Amino acid sequence: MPQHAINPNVSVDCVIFSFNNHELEVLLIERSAGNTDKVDEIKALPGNLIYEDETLDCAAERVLTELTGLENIFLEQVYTFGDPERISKKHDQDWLRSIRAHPEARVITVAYTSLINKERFNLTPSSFARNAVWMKVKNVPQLGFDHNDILEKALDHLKHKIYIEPLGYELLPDRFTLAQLQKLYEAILDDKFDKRNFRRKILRTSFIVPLNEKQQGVAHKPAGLYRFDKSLFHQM
Amino acid sequence: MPQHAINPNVSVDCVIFSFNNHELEVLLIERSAGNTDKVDEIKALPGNLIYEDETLDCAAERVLTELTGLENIFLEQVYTFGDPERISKKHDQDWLRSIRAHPEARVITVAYTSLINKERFNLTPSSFARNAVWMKVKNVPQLGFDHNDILEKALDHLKHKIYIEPLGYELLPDRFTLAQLQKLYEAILDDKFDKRNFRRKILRTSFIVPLNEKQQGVAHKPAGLYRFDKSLFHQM
DNA sequence: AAACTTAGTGTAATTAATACACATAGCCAA
DNA sequence: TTGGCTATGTGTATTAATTACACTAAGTTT
Repeated sequence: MPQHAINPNVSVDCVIFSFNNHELEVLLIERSAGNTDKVDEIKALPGNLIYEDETLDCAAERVLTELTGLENIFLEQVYTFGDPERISKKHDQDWLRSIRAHPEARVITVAYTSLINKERFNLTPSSFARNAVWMKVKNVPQLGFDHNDILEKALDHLKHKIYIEPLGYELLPDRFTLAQLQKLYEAILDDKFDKRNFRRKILRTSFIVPLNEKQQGVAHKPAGLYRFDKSLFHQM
Repeated sequence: MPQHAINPNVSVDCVIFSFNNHELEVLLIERSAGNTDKVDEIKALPGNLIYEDETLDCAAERVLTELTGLENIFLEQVYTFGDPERISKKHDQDWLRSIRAHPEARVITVAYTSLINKERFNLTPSSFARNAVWMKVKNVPQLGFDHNDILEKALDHLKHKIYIEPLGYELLPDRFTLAQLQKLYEAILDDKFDKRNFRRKILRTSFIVPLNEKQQGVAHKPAGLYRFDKSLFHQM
């Protein structure tokens, strides 16, 4: 078996979320329909076939890096999609013919997800990604393959997860206000909370610790800044 | 492509739980090491390669039926295992050579799980399952492949799920006592609860409804019987 | 009739969840 | 410099959920 032989039947797709202080965003790549003149851009999640000699986790990390330039992202498996028809729509096949040795092969895909603060990373798309873009989750158009379903599942995963772990310290700046944190929870859970009750609940945890600093240069009473204390969290 | 062509790279494995009134049990099949004389029985989860033209969900249901005779079991996807070395241990390879066209092919496997009341189903093992047996989860020996990891993950899945859904109405008789229900929760969560607090919490839900019947022929005060009311549950 | 076994029950104390309104700090514009 | 703007920050009362804890009752067995 040659090194880095490709497994034609298994791919990984990555659903990377970020937060712009108001809404959740997701990272998409732009592909162009392979065999047409018109630049028929269809967006998709970053994903590709795995190599025979790598784990699924490694494949996800590699593929994400190859397509978007994001490195050292901690990815978590979400779900596996295996409808035999999932890649056989005409415009998906057109595009696959331009990049794959066996575009018609049955491909099941393992979805991975992560949360990142997009300010901390540069996008440098390459391989078959013409471009990599952040899109508001609420504005995501029809994607290639079954990627809308995959996105949906990753969102569900995220909603469940936020009940268990204090997510979103990945998504926020190191120093953040409680209003920012509340907006993030509201964006993920697609809900609204009472400010006083939210603050009480957050501060009860005691791993969100106040810094003795305030926001600067805002046209209103400046908010106090807080940080997430990882060691306090893990010793719970 | 021939009908029912096998996809050599993707399998499904099923983790089927039942409950014997004291402990959780899991359904295993027995295989014999293919190329040796001694009947070297290794147990494994029921699982096999998928067909090219079926969904993963259908593959799981089909494979379960083929190996154990269980039909119409509602299976739920848990996790996908894809270590390149997961089937390459010697005794696993020995066995695969006896049943597979390409025993050395890289196989990733999608794990499914379900809960059933074993009293309601007959096991009729066939295909390469010499036998199908229920084993107490706590007594499960070293299994073939990475099946101990898969079982572990399915157990985690179950523990999370019981917080969300009132599981285990699958696992109990139609009419059950609150003590049976409590034992089931204790078995799944590997914990002990206070009887009064447990009863209060269960009865608060109001879809566990009392029948006006009591246990018969037990050598102590007979317990009242209850049933799970699906329609009351779903209208919540 | 006494012994055995599991069923069934109540209360008090603590903690969490919910609903709700107003004074305050800093900036900006008139 | 004053008044207006905007988002911050705070407390209380009510209700619901959680926890801890011990004895009597019903039926069977000996």
